[in-house]
Amino acid sequence: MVTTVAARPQVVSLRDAYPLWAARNVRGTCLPDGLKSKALLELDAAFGIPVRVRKREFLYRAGAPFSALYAVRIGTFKALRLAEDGREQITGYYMAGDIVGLEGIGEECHGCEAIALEDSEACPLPFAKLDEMARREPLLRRNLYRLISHDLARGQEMMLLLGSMHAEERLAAFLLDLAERFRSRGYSASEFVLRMTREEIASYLGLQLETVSRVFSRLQEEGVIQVQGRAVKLLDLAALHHRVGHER
Amino acid sequence: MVTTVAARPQVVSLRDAYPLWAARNVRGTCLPDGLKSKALLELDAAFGIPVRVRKREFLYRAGAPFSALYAVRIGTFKALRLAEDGREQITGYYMAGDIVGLEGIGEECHGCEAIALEDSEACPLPFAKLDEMARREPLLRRNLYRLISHDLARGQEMMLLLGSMHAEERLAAFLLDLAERFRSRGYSASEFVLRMTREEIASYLGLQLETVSRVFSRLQEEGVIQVQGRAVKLLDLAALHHRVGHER
DNA sequence: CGACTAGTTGAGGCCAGTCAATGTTGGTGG
DNA sequence: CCACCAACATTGACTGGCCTCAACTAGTCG
Repeated sequence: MVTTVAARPQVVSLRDAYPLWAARNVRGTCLPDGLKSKALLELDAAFGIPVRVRKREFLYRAGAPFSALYAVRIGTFKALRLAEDGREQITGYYMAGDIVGLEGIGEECHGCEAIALEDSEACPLPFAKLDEMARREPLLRRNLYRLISHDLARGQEMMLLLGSMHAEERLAAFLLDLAERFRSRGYSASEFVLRMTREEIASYLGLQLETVSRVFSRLQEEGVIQVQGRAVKLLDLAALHHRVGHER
Repeated sequence: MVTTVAARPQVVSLRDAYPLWAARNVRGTCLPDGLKSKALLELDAAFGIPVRVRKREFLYRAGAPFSALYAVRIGTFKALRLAEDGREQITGYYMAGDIVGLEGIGEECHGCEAIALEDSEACPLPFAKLDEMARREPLLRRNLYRLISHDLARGQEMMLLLGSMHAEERLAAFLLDLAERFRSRGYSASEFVLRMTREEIASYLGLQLETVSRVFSRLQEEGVIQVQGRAVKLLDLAALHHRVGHER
């Protein structure tokens, strides 16, 4: 369930919604990239009051009517896709600055659900408003397209990973992806704390949690990484890259 | 390589580009859906001269500059994603009426490549033109969003399939998806000819070609389907659905 | 006809899943 | 503050589904 924050006095500012948005320019997937200050302010104003979502609670549920995207402000979310038989697959992992909910544009309702991995906050961005602004502002429209194609490409990358990689390769790719995302946000790329449990990592990578645990241990034995629960240190990036790129 | 058809005298008509577009309304993912005749004609005119692509040739290659989407007119295409090490994964399968290339919008170049599975034709739709028209015509914009979210959702469905289904479930899901797509185009849903080789099906489903072959044989032994090379007859839809929905 | 591609089937091995036991961490309440 | 419990994580033993290698058949095309 979405838990709305008790009405806040301050206006939501863009910097609040995108705590590190400048850093994200690197990846080129950020809505405000390159906008003139007028459009920037307008986009800023379009964001709704931030929504606080506690750990394990829903930002939105599958099948809930779609009306807005969400910009992650604080914390992390996972996107979950459900099968009729109750099976589920984590299809996305979002951290501060990411946009959640794109799979709903053009649909009546959300196709998957978003759940907070820790106490988090996200700013709703009513899609009707974004659409209208994008209609008038070519650069914003272009950024929206970027966002979309980035998500599409990510889906294809995951298909490649799930369809053709071994457990060790999958985990190495996962760690390198995380490293890159932390790096682009200005955090350490080689030392970070996982927000997902082993089970969630396993679901994301199409494995069992025991396998994830075993591969972590093996990579540690081999001196490639150092793991202590959720604290991870990447010791040998070259070795990790090597594991992703080459089938044995 | 893209092989351009010797200039055709006739104007490309929408009906040509979308041979069965009316039927596709069912799925609600068709660009011209619901457009007034004026916008319809304009969209019609935006399509370029159809491109003929022979079996095994490229409609576009990975890394080629992105400028247009393609509406499949005749035949079928597969979308292929490449890893640095040469591994590849089929990420999409497109038949007449489908739109190929969405992963390129907002990017400089295509993220994957499209290859014809048989002698085929596709109509280029310059994205700049589509974008400009969508800017002016809300309904077209909405249809574009639909197209996109449909692709995003399909990606997530594939992640679910690749991440959590067994070989038999994957193949059953694949056959049911094909059946639905043939049905929505007015063809028989229970009897059709595959355009993909066993190897291509295997790549799409994250399996080995021998496994695909074996599962086909097993499903035939069990009386669920009938296979003769690429000719497939679905005998027991309920059994197929049952196999997808329930982990054993 | 030979060369080639596509598909089927068998034998065997291995990676990852499954089941189970144990250790560790973190939050909660007495 | 510590005891307790639940959630999370690790590790071992075993199993089995899928991969790998290989042989063979059928169909196609120059």
